[in-house]
Amino acid sequence: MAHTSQPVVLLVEDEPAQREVLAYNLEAEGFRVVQAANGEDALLFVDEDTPDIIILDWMMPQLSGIEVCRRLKMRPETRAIPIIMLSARAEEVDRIRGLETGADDYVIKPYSVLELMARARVQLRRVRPSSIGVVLEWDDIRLDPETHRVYRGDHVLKLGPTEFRLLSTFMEKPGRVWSREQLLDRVWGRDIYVDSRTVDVHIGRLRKSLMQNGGEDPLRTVRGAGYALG
Amino acid sequence: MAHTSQPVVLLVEDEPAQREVLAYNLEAEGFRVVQAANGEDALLFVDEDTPDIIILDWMMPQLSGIEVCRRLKMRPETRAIPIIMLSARAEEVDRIRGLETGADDYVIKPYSVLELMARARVQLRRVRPSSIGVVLEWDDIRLDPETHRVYRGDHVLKLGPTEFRLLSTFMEKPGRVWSREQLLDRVWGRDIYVDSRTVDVHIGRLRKSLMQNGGEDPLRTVRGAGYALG
DNA sequence: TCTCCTTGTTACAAAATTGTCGCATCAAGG
DNA sequence: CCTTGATGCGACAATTTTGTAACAAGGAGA
Repeated sequence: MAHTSQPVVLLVEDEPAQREVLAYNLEAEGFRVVQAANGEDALLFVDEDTPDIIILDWMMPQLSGIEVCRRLKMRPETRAIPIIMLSARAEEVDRIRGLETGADDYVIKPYSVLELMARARVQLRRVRPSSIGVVLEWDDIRLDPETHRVYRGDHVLKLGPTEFRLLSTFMEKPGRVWSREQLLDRVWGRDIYVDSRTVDVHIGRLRKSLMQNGGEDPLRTVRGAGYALG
Repeated sequence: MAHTSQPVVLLVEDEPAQREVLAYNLEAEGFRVVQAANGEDALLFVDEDTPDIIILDWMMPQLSGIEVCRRLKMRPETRAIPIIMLSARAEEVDRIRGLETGADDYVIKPYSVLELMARARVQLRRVRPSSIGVVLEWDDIRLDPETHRVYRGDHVLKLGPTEFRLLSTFMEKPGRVWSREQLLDRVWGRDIYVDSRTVDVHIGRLRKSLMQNGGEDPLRTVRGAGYALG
């Protein structure tokens, strides 16, 4: 899963031992894991880290998983984040209540870690197509994360690694404007110190690569703000 | 948070040390911070600076936080501003009294700065849709903060950065009259020294941009007061 | 070790944006 | 109708932002 930027999972579980196990496995699976020990932290971290998916324990002191889920599904800006609920109760009743709050999937304890990982991958696929090998397309540009290939029309484009990651980022949300800082975060990684002008240079390189067989420049410079695709 | 104009937070806290710490963190978070050391100043600054959110210490000499809150929530024009209360007392009673005065959220001292920041962000989201990518619309004008695009009817308008921030501000509260000073604060940022006439010029430029494909002038000049959308 | 490729930085040019002036117009009160 | 302060607007120079070529350093593979 080195192609594109790392997907983030928010793991909410009050029992430290269980949390550790899951975190370990999720990391091995390629996720960046943000851990929360209770519901309140969870709600805060959602805003902080904008995770791609959330794994949420049902039973927690104070703010229960079900309540956290309900609240997240009420807010428009968090509604789209897939939530996988972990529950100790197998009763159908609970199952249904859980789904009514909007959880996207359901795993009953004791669960198989492999199964949970599989379900996590399924949910991730919904929100971050490129992270699992779905071909991204925009206009006449096609990017295949699996083979690491980029096509424009019939031509195969030759991109450097950084150009590839840049383009992946743009193609995940066509039209969205990314600031230089956001791109540095996402493409270069956090806590890397590079000059923000470096982004410009790589944008230039990406542009040249995208136009190497003729064709319009698909990248848009937004003065004072950053860059966008389309 | 670079796209649109800077959100303003009014920070009311009588203890200078605490105020400084919070101000520093809020600024790091992207807020413009207006500081008040007591309740009376707070009430003045609300009218002066029209903050997006208010962080209000409970315990203050003379005019207490709770009283400030009550008064603000009584006035229709300030009722909508979210208030986060800071309290040293953890008792549920106080909590409830606080909420009854209309406070929108609550943090108990000693609080985690991160938590407070997160809560501030949550409140901000409620009042400044553009800060989270909700498309703003008014009449036939559409402004998309995420793609940084502005449409009028079918046409895509070309705006400069300042024009974009100006229009964002207007579209957040259609109809509201903004004084030149308020616009300077909000669009240019504080401690920037520019002539207040500069606003006129940019308004003019924004007008031209908005009418570049024909169409009425949606901006209204309010003589002696400022400008408004619609 | 020697290439070839990629990367980050810098310097400079080109382009867009900005703030201010000066003067024409306008609106409202007398 | 006239006065007066406020506003609109074209022009312009200064500043800021962006594009890009050049270059040196690092790394992978032969």
